[in-house]
Amino acid sequence: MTRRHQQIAEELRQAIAEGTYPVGSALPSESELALTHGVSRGTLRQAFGTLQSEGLIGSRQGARRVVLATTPSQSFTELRSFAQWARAGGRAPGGLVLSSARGKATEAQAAQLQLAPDDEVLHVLRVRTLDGEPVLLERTVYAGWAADAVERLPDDCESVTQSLYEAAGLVMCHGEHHLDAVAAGTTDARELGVRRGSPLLRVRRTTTTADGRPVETSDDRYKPGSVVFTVRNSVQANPLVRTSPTA
Amino acid sequence: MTRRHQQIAEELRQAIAEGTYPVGSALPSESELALTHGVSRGTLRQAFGTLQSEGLIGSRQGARRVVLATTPSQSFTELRSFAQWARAGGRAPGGLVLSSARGKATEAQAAQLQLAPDDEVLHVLRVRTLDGEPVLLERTVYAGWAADAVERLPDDCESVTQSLYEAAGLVMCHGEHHLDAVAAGTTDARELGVRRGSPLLRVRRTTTTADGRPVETSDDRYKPGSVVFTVRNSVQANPLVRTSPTA
DNA sequence: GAGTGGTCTAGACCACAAT
DNA sequence: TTGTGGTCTAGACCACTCG
Repeated sequence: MTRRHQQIAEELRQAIAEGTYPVGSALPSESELALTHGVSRGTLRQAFGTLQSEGLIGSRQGARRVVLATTPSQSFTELRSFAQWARAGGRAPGGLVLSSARGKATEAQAAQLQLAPDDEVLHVLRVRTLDGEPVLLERTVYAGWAADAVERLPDDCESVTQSLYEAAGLVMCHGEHHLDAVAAGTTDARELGVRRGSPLLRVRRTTTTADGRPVETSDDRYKPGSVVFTVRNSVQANPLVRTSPTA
Repeated sequence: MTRRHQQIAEELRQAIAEGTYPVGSALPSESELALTHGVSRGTLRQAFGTLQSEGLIGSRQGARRVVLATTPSQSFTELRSFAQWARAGGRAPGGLVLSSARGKATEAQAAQLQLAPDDEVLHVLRVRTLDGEPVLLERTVYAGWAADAVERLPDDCESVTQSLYEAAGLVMCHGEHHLDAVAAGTTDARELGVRRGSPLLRVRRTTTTADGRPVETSDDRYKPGSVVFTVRNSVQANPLVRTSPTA
């Protein structure tokens, strides 16, 4: 059963994509759409909220909502596994474990994974491919309590996140990502097929379960050109003028 | 006048920061907090929604909300100008225009700025500093209709976004950002004080007004080490299992 | 001043989690 | 079974935009 507000959001999304409401134009008012869809204003606002968080529409008090874009910004605001993300873009994800070893957590790792110092962790080096081409090298550290499930996965596992859910009921739910750029090291260069010292996009991330328990922390390095991260955002309620008198 | 739901969100934010609700613990239920704050459940949910979008708490139907982090994720989900962002981190922003010239828009630029081909645009090359150290080189293209206001700004303008608002009423409201990594070119190397070919984080962005009209499109290159972008996100309503039967 | 979105209420029912 | 969050309703008032 799909929720009513989701249906309405999808209808509006399509109408925007089809050009019924071109970029820059105003949408019908809340009360108008609530009437035509036979739904209360609250439900309609919920649908609008979804579209707003996708960056499709913008709003200001007193004025009608405005179309900002025709396609939802994907990728980031919604956490996606590499495999899901690849398939959403119509590309075939692949992967291969290069090495896997148990060891002790460093102090920093223990802190990030909320473990006691010297707790056991599992280090995995994994290359990920898109349509057969290597695009991403992952250095992942799994918390010890998740290590068994990870080790049982096949080396060429296509979707780690999906498999961990199916095999161990592990749901990776929240994530924190830090992005910067680094020069490719020897291993990076060899596995990704680039020159040593060439630029890579680095994403350091920590993933947690629904109740906030960290499962893994990872250093992911992307070959440029193959992958671009996109974020769409807005000044939410407060226009610039309100943020501070002099800032 | 601050809204009730904002006050409650702020109270909860502080309680979380102070450790009243440690990471991983469950928060009181909606109805409970609604009672103690003397407010309806809807208002309380609005406050919770804010905290959720800041990545502080997570929720699943049927279970109590859970604390995921103690500090709100800044920077990205909320659009911020360089100057605002710098001040929020307690650092002093600076800037200097290196060159500024009018010209015709390329086809790609015209499309991105929603201009007619051959419309006039303003190219600005600007270096940005943090505590005096250059960290960012901006190559910005402004739509012709905004060019006059931009040219009237002082060369060492500290906050372009703020000044454009004050001088011309221009409010940059929405933005789309594409992130990848590139090697530093000759100009990048000279202005940022790095070696040619060393890795830079590139952010290509387009900024628009409240009604979706593009003001500028820019190629920004960040010196690594000085700046890290952070994104915190969640699988929203649908847990992994729901996304697709086989994906 | 009319219309719009933002806020808030007080109720209801449902799907799901915990026990 | 009980309690929780997710959905939805039908109203109300306010702050704001716009003609």
